[in-house]
Amino acid sequence: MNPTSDKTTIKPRKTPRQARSEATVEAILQAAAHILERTGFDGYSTNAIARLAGVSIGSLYQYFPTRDAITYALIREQKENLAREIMALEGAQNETGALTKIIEIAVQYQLDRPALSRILDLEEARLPQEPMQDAQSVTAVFRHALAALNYPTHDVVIRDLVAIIRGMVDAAGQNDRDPQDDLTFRVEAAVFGYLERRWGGDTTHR
Amino acid sequence: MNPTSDKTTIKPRKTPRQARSEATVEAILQAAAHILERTGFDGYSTNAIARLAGVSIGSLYQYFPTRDAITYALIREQKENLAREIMALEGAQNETGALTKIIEIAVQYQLDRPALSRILDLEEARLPQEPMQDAQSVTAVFRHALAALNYPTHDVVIRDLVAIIRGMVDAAGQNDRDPQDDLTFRVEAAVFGYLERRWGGDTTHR
DNA sequence: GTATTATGTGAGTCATCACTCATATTGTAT
DNA sequence: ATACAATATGAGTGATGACTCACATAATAC
Repeated sequence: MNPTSDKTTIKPRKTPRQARSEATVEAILQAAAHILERTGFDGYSTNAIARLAGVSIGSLYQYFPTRDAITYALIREQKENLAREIMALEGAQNETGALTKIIEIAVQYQLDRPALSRILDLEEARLPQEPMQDAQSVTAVFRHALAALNYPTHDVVIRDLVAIIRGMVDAAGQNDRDPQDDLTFRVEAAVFGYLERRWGGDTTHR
Repeated sequence: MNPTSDKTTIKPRKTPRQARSEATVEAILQAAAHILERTGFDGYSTNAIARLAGVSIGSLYQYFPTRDAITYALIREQKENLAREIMALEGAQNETGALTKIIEIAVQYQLDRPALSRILDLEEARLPQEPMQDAQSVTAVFRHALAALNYPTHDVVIRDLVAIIRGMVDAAGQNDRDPQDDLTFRVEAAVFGYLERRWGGDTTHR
């Protein structure tokens, strides 16, 4: 009679892992990314995701309590990947510092799967902010890079820079007539231009 | 028997205007904007729009063949308003030229109804591009302003600037901790920083 | 007046979709 | 081998919501 040892224990959807379950979760995430990338928000239904993943809807709901949970997972994955790649290149420091690296990697990441990155950015903007502690990590990376160049590290500055990079990169990803080979250069112009114009340009010019 | 003079001629939804119909259309658009602004995409249903507008769904579908058509109309309206406001201030030219005006007005526009502008930008990004000839007008305004400052007027430059402005302004509108009083200044830094860094800063410095 | 057209109505249709649950299969412990 | 838990299944449920259509009312024509 007690809730845990009921005859047929109804598993409230959790995220346990044991063996093939990881493969299932992975398949679901990949399928979801694929649908979002190809057809956008149309057809982005839990049933379609499960079908493409080769998994039953039941299984899907064992690991994701909500369709939005899948989207959130994709967004988190994207952020973590980006942060990880940036961290990995901490060693290679040149004169313009880590900020250049961040821009390069962000642009590269975007060019890899433009449609997917873009729509995930859109979804992130549309969905209610989840209390993401990993969003901190992106901020931290920026703060570190700015400090290395003797620039202020206010939240406002960081938000501005993120907004600039995202805006430009998403816009370029959408437009196929965009000469993406110099996208890195253009984003750098905006970012460093913004910084120099506000706090003097003697750091980078020399 | 011929299709046009059938007994009860089924009006394929058009957009005619005659007297009160304009009021109806206006009410629908206002209601739609209101819902988008307040509750976002949730509750943004044709039935809800009609109810709030004080109009029957039938009437709604007389003037808008699709729910997306309403959204498109709102987007177009927003763009037209912005373009019109900018045009209106053509006379007042100072040293930094029309570009400053554009930024000021864009920021002001955003601060007026932040949630609405933002969600319309999001919708525009999500919906398939409609063949808008008025989108040209925005481009034209930018081209003119850039030419006045002896900067290049490539499409790529314009797209970059639009992306920068939109990105920053939408981000600021979302975050209520943003000190929006200096938003104009920050956007100017990014825009002019970008331009100066790419094509020399002797135009504005003097 | 009356005919004709524009405009308005809203109950009803039909499809989609997120999510459930009773049951089956597979792994693992002992 | 047998028990127990983890994982998988998919037909079914309920709600939502875009859109239709047969009809009512208001304006305009003549």
